[in-house]
Amino acid sequence: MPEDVTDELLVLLLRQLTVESDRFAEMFGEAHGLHRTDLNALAVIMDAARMGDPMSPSRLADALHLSASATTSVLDRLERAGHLNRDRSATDRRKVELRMHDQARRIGAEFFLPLGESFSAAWRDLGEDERRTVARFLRSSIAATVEVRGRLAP
Amino acid sequence: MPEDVTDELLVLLLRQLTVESDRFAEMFGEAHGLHRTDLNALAVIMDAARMGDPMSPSRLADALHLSASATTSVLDRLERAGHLNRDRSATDRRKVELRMHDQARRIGAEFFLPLGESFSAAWRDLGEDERRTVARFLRSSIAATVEVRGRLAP
DNA sequence: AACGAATATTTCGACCATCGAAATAGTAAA
DNA sequence: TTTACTATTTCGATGGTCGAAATATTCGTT
Repeated sequence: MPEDVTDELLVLLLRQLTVESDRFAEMFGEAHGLHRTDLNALAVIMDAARMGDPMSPSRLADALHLSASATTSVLDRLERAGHLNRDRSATDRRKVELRMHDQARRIGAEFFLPLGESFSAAWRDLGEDERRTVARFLRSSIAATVEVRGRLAP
Repeated sequence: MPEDVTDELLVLLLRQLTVESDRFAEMFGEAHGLHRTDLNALAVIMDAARMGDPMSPSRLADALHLSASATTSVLDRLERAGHLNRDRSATDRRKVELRMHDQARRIGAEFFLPLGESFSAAWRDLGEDERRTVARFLRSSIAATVEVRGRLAP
């Protein structure tokens, strides 16, 4: 008799997944002397760098939902630890461009590569149709979360 | 031509989902004057109460990865806000049993019900086989996360 | 050019969540 | 009853975050 997958079960599994990935990030940060906020900041800065436009402190503050002053603290910590440097923009000297050091990139890789490999192994036996189903599930769940949040916001 | 769902896409979608649900929890907590930790504590206490065995501060500390003293602070906040009370156990008076007030239960419902309904609507058009596929995906992803964390731990 | 408004970032002072160590209260075992 | 152990709280310190003010730079208008 095949398993009956209720909505409640899916919600439970989603919650477990977020709890576990939260815990992973927590442990990783602890191992590298980085707070949750610092990890998030590194991720955002790294993503932006990959896109080719370097982050500025204020855009980072927006992305992290942090005040400007708290963002300065985050950047102080990361700079002091040697993970990035601040360059004033050549075109607009009010702005600061954030550049990651290779060391931080290595840390990011050390964070994501093992997780990515583990995921790939876990998903190895998913067929193409199944992957499309999962993608549809994830996208609709993201949209549902955004929608509920929008209702909360006034 | 059907979409090609790569591992990278799935990782990206997972990350977006955790970011969005994080943000939802953040906004909800803000609206109710509760920190992230308080929300997590309420969820743990509520889950335990549903199972029939009331939480104690030390088990809560374990569940939240918080020091004993920080847990005391959390409980002080929640008690001061009228969300729970502390009863010393009748059998072992060193222990404290945490009981939620209906008010907190209402807040929990206010948190989870709209999200649950939104999810149900989003998943309405998933067939039984597809739901089983999704459940398999989620379970294997959880296991993969736990596995990577385990490698980091020792 | 030059002045005032606007923008980007940092500094400052305060608040409070969290921590580790010590204190308090209770139980168990000898 | 004395000693060791467990559960929780209190205390002092650290540090992340905030809002407001300070600093530096650019833009728009005249």
